[in-house]
Amino acid sequence: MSSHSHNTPCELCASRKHSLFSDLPEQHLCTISDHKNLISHRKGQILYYEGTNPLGIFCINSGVVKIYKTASNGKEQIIHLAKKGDFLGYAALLGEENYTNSAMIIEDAKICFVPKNAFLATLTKNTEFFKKVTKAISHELGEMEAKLTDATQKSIRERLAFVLLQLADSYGVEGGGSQKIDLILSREEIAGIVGTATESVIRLLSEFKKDKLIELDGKKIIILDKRGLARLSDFYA
Amino acid sequence: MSSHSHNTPCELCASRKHSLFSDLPEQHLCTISDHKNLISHRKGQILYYEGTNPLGIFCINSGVVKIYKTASNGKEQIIHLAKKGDFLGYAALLGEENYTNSAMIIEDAKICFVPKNAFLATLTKNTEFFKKVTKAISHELGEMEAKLTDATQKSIRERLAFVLLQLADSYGVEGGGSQKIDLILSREEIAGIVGTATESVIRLLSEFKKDKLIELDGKKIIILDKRGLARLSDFYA
DNA sequence: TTCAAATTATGATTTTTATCATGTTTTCTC
DNA sequence: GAGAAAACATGATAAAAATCATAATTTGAA
Repeated sequence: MSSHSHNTPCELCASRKHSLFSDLPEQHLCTISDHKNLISHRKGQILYYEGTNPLGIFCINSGVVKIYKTASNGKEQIIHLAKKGDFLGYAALLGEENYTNSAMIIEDAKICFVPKNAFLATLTKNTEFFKKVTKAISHELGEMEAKLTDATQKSIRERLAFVLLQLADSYGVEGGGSQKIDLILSREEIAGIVGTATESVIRLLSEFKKDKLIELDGKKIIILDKRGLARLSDFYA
Repeated sequence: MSSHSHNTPCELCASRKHSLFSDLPEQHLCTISDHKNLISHRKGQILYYEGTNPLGIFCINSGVVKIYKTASNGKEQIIHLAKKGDFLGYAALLGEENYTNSAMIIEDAKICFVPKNAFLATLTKNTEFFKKVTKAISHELGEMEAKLTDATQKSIRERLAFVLLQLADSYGVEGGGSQKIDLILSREEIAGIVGTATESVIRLLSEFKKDKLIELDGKKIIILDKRGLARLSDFYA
């Protein structure tokens, strides 16, 4: 925790451009930068646990983090996958409550930790920034409403097709007319995103493969027929 | 829209005590009060539709409002039931996007409308108030995560039992050792809260009744065995 | 490199839930 | 207060999805 280990100042951070810090004035950015701490995390490590007290926020510099809740049956519901430029934990901080979810690294990551006080002080001093953060939370709320509605009103097949399209949007890399989802997820994790049993995901992926909608390249999924998946994902086919 | 029709000033409003306006200093409360407009609504009326542009926020003085999303299959997913003291529409305003849900009156209501500018101006001038609003949104986000997890990982029976307990908490009136849910909801609306088919709700309510967990008084539900419902609502019975 | 453990895969079965059908009751409107 | 419409109820059936079982494959650690 040496004060020399802060590494790259926020001013020079490449992932900042896509983050909530993108247009924070230099003076405030310095406050953040002076207090932050960059930490490297390996796949499988826990960033924080549901029910614990948030001490600051996390800003992802690289890597991927799954945000999930553990249900009473022991299964994980993945709320969200966070990547470069995303902030974590600010809702718990601003809600003044313990974490409502847990966060685990699923692709090796470098993540800055900004202590509570530095973050809150910046919010208070800069209303524009505060508005931006609140805007982000509000947007997330709308997305959760949509997820809930999908969860109760759509079939597993529809939801899986939709999840694949979303993953392609966020993690897709182009190649030969198709798009590869450049992220390693276990079938169990995909099930956690969709909200279903692992076997159901395995079965449906096999079906999608047979129907030439997708193809598998090791653990990675290649989207062959985006339009087909889109049709499958919606009731109005 | 006469400027004399604002009715009770916020300073004297009884439902304010339980709302986000509860400890707003008088000067700011006056700004709100001067611009608000109290409107009476009858059951069935729409307050706003998903996809439209928010022009202000709503503050419920009395009555009950259902906040819902219409799924692509035409069914309603009820996100939340709002009552006295609750605010509506601030997430869309702060998210700077159109409404992500619709709002319909389900019990005759008196609702104040506060125009966008008056509300935003107050937020900007009063950081404490801004923090309070943000805290509320953050809390809602955590609740939505829990709802999503329940929706994907619990059975309809468990969810219905849980919904009944929640309704009893919010709308319950004591009487003879039991608690009556003092709110008229159609079976279809209960299905919309739980996220299931209407027939499933009807069947399960019959079952609960047979098992002496509940009793019906016209359209209203009486909770006979809270502990029994709690046991049913959880996997760890 | 080998072996154990974890993950993926697939089939069989059961459970859950939705849908369809039909009848009854309640509510609303004229 | 009669008639129509909506809501409620229940049975039968079908569809969807979970669970259980077992095997193949992959992965990781010694």
